[in-house]
Amino acid sequence: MTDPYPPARETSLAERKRQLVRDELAEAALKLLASQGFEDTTIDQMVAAAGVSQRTFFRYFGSKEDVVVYSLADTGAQLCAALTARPADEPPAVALRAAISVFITLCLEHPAKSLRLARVMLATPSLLGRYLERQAEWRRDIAVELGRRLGLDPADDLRPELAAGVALTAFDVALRRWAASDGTEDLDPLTDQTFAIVADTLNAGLR
Amino acid sequence: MTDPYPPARETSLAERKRQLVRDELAEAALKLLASQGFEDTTIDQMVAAAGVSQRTFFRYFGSKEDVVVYSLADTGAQLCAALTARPADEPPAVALRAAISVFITLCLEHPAKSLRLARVMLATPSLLGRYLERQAEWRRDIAVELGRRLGLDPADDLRPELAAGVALTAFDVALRRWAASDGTEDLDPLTDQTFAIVADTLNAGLR
DNA sequence: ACTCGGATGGCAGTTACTGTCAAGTGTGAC
DNA sequence: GTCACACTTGACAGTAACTGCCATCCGAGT
Repeated sequence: MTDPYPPARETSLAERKRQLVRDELAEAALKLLASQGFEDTTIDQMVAAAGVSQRTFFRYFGSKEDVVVYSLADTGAQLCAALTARPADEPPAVALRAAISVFITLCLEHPAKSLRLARVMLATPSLLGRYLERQAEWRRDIAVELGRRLGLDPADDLRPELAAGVALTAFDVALRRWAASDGTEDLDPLTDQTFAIVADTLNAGLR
Repeated sequence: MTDPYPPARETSLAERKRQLVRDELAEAALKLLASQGFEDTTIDQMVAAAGVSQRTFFRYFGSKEDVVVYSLADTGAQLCAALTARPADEPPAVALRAAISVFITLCLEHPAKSLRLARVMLATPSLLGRYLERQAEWRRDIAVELGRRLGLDPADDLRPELAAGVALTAFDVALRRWAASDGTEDLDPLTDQTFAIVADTLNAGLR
């Protein structure tokens, strides 16, 4: 089996060319998806729009869903990095909220695009599944980082995993509300609200 | 498109026959899955084991994944019913824990089978996605019921959805730990632990 | 016995995905 | 300049998941 995600070791010319094709493919796909919906868009349509063969598509993305969740690919690492960057003595709730904030900021650089993406993802069962899988990965990653900063082993102690899960739940509830409101409400304040509600759990017992 | 899940209105002979085929199919599939894994098991193998045609399989299950998550089909309704059955003045944390308990009890009627199922589900990406989708449905359902018993509208107030999400996260963390421990640890005490940690959030602000 | 609704099987067709091979392209060695 | 090599691509064939359609069959009611 060919690995559809070869690690980008260096930014050679070849690597940048690859990235170009990948982006082109993702953009063409997203454009089609927005108008036709995910299930009614075939891979043949996507590759025709991008001007490559179907075989090439599958050299860049492991599946039809992957081209959509592509933008979430390294979010787990980003969340961890953001969490690591927070001061070590910061309460978990604050650090977690700040880490999520990084993602939200990133997401709000292209608000219309992000909103459209979120709506498609939450509305399409197979994409929702992929998104939730990703979220589960983030949870594991965050739990590890949280364990490190608190001196707890996630394999022993349930609290890091639980705190990560609760934080992501808070984020998810806010995200869904945001998508459901069609952008009427703002994501950041919504996330503030949800985090305020669960803040006690995130802090309690962890310090 | 034919609905693969026609509602069982009455228990006629025909209906019971249908149920028989469905169970036969599910059991044959599970047996194969346990030995070969999900991805390496084809539908042709499943239907051969059950003695029906492939076309019939898809009259009972909407997809290959559905035959696995079949056992979780009405869990959402069960959770709601269990929650509704709890006294109205019970604190949310207690009521939610009790509702989950119903599911756990059901799950522990066939411990070995359940454990095997859980492990396959958590280990197979596409199945994990389906399971998480289901969990998201449960969250919505529970939020509605929680809203009803607290006199809050989940469309207005974020807290019911959040509480449901936190409760399910607690359950999920316990379930994964249970599956990872290979049944060494017991699911019920693990769930007690996780719920104890998040109990404050579940109660705070909701009463 | 007749009929009629529902369950089934077979078959063809679409779509997602994969392995393989041959051809094209750019890069570096000489 | 050219040869060699790594890398990318496209074409093709093949598998597996699913769907629509139709012919058949079987049990229930009249």
